[in-house]
Amino acid sequence: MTKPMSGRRAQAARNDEVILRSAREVFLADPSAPIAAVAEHAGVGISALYRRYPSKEDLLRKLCADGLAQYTAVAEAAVTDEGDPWEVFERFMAGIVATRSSSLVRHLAGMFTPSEELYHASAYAGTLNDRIFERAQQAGVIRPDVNVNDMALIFEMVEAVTIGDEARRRELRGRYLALLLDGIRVSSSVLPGRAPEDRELSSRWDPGT
Amino acid sequence: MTKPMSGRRAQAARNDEVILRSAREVFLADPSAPIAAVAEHAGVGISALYRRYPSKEDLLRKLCADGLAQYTAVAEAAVTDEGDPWEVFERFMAGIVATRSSSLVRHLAGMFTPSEELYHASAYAGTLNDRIFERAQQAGVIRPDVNVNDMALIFEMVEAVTIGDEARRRELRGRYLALLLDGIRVSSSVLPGRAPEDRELSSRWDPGT
DNA sequence: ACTGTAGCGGAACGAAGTATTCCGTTCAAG
DNA sequence: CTTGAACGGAATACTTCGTTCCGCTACAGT
Repeated sequence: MTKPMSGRRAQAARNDEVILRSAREVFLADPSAPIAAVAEHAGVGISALYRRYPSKEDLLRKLCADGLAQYTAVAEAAVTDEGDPWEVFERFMAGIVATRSSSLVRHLAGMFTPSEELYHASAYAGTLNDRIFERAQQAGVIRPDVNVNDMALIFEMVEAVTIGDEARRRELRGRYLALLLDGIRVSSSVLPGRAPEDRELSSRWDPGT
Repeated sequence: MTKPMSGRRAQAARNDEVILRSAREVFLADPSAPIAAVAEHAGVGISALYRRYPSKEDLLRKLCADGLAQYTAVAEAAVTDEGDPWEVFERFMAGIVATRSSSLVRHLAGMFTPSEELYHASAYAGTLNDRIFERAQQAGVIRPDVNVNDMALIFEMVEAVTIGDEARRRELRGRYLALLLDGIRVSSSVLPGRAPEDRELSSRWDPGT
């Protein structure tokens, strides 16, 4: 797009981005997609990928780390925000759903041997979650029988909406997030079942597929 | 279970059931599971499967048809039930989630060339859906800005809860169905986005993976 | 201008997985 | 006994994928 587009170096730098964006999109659509699909989507050859990442696993790790960073960025903004407790919470939830970072991380986790960094990043994101949720619940804008860990499952449910093209999905995810958030405010009933425990959520990072 | 369990014939008849149950369980856990996984889960050889079904596709078709029948049975019970509108609706939703028939049908649809019967069974289930939903909404126990087709997506979301073993999942699915149902009663907000259309839902039966 | 090489496209390779077939075995029924 | 329905599971014939390899091109540094 810009002037300094000529030159092999510039082309390569641009490919860095294209490849990462493509990988994100492809693996978001199908976490077990072949690496060739990423190359095709990016409009480059396979070797362009292998020049940058020693293996598929490394690419996935990078993608997962980026997703976690994105999640953290949205969460930090919510922690900082001192506006109306409900609105901050709502914005946070909508933000995470919009970035799809939760989906990316969850689907990719467990597909590679987790690095130390990722483990810490994940723990940090957890503390941010706690603070955001705590503030909202203390303020009384969230029913008392939901738990921080319910948030993860709510993301999981909203992300399970896979109908139509990407634009339509965004629209529908917004719709059902709103529905869930309405359910999260009222206290017309008492939720059955124990909320998810930390251990249950963290087991996502285990070896399995 | 019964006395006449000896004899090759009886053994075979029992296998019919074991195989079908196993197939249901295995494909529910992983719709793209290999046929060998079903045989292993059932504790039989592969030829025991091929003796009954000419191909994997036939088995999937049968499974899908059974799932639809199960769905229809629950729905018919709800249509017949003239009790409290909200309770009938609630029982219906919980019933579908408990049988997992919606999940089975949705994951299996599109993995085989659909037969005429299935098409009709599906259409019939749709009309039952309409009647159940209509009654609840007419009675005013469901907010006016939700649509029949939202039900399908609600099932989809609840079924996306995949944590822990089967018992734990049942528990959590009940929890989140309750949360969604709480959201479906109140009218504290107006849901954003258009509700799903018929066409969007029926495209599940298309060729794709 | 010249040339070494970074960067790349894509065919080739080998390992893994899978639907289906095939063959030898078993055992109850006649 | 004998026979064949029912079966276990190895063998077959593909397909799919991650990764490597082999040339080719065009820029960077001289």
